[in-house]
Amino acid sequence: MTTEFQSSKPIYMQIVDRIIIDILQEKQILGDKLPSVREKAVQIGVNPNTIQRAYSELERMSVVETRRGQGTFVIENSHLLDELRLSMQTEVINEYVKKMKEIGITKQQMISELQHYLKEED
Amino acid sequence: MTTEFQSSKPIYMQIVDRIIIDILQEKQILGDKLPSVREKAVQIGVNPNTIQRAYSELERMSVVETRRGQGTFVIENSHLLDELRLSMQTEVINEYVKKMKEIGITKQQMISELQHYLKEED
Amino acid sequence: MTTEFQSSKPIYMQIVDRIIIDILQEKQILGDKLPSVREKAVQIGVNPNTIQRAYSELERMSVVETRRGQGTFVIENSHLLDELRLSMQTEVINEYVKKMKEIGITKQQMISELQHYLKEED
Amino acid sequence: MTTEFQSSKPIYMQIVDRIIIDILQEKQILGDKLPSVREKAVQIGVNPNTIQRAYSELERMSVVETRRGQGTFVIENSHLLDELRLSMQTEVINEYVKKMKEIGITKQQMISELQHYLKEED
DNA sequence: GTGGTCTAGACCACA
DNA sequence: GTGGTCTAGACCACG
Repeated sequence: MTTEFQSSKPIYMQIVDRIIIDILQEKQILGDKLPSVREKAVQIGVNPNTIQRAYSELERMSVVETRRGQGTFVIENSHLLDELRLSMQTEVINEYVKKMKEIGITKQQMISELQHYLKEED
Repeated sequence: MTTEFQSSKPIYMQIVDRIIIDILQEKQILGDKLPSVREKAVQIGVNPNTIQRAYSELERMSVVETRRGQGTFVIENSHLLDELRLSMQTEVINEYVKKMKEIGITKQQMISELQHYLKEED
Repeated sequence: MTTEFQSSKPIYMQIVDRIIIDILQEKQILGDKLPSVREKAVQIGVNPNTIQRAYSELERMSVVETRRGQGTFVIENSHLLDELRLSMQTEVINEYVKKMKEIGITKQQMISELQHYLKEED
Repeated sequence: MTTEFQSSKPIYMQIVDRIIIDILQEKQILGDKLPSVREKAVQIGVNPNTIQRAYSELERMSVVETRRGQGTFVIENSHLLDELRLSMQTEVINEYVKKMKEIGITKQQMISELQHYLKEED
């Protein structure tokens, strides 16, 4: 809600988010190979360098490991899923609270309105 | 979190959001005159047409009214604030629930984790 | 000594090393601004992107911080120097021990030969 | 640590180092025949001229001798090993001291930190 | 001006 | 084939 204009997240970070969500939803299985840099690049229509950067970031986050000449693989770590879920969850909650504050919702209401919304949804 | 790339909201809608938040935070008083299209345009460095479009949208939403030869005014309506707050709130909650679902958080947890976060914040 | 051929460290990492050494030798004062990306690029004759990457790496290592529109600054942290020195020292010792092992020098000799060399140097 | 960029040692010198290490580690026995220039070239995927140059350098260093029509042989000289070891050792110590100086480690520490490191390793 | 991101296209090492 | 690095040149947001 803060004025952002063209900003939005960098493409490579959006790709990082997308891949993490795929892992959490088990569309990307632990230990499996991600598409090659070039393949993924044509698949989603960006420059290979952008994918490269996304994969590097994922490696820095210890989500994937790269084996030279073989490819990029999701790390097989039973804790990985929980850690990823937790960090993304914190980010989402953070954003929620920030935006609600901005429009003048009290903490009490942040909870009660959410409860009400979820009840309606059923 | 949904892959959007360059997209993000159109600029004029971001300006609409910004003005609504200003009203909710009483930086824009009910009944008061908004800056002229030209003035606002230079203020935030955007084409006057973009501001014009934002003001039109605000008029369509019955948030402002334009008086020929005088300018654009925030409608003096005590219910307005509540309505605006409600619609923005719904949007924010919507987004929160969608993203939490995406990373596999249950409805129960959506509430309990939020409560936990707000408690920590104090 | 292990066969490396063209390998050698990537240029951007060599730049990182160089800057860290400059900091340790106080040629780069804590809190001071590094040359701009473009300036440094022409200075040492590489592409600005390569400098950019070096600066990013330094930021990741918490050695510098970047202030948007202002530049890249060495972090003012009294512990920084000691930490940097320690990590580089470990790297150098590591390499020393590995190479000495390779040519069949015993641990005892790794120390005594070094002592002998340093005595000669005076 | 010294800025070198693309440089690194010439390939033929790296091959020289490799062969000397093989001799020191007794993977290449004294008096034995080295692989032919052509054989070695395909073995490590390099131009035969590069191997030729490496062998010449080894001959200049009195490490091997070439017998016309027979091949290149490691010289059978009991002192050879010690001499090689010594010269490589000096090179390694040299580099160690230079780098440690560069990051501001005192001579005392160059020894004590090494001792500490070797103790840890056990 | 500053740093940050992105594209296009190249070359390298490893397998 | 794979990932990793580098150049060239462009556009953006921030101050």
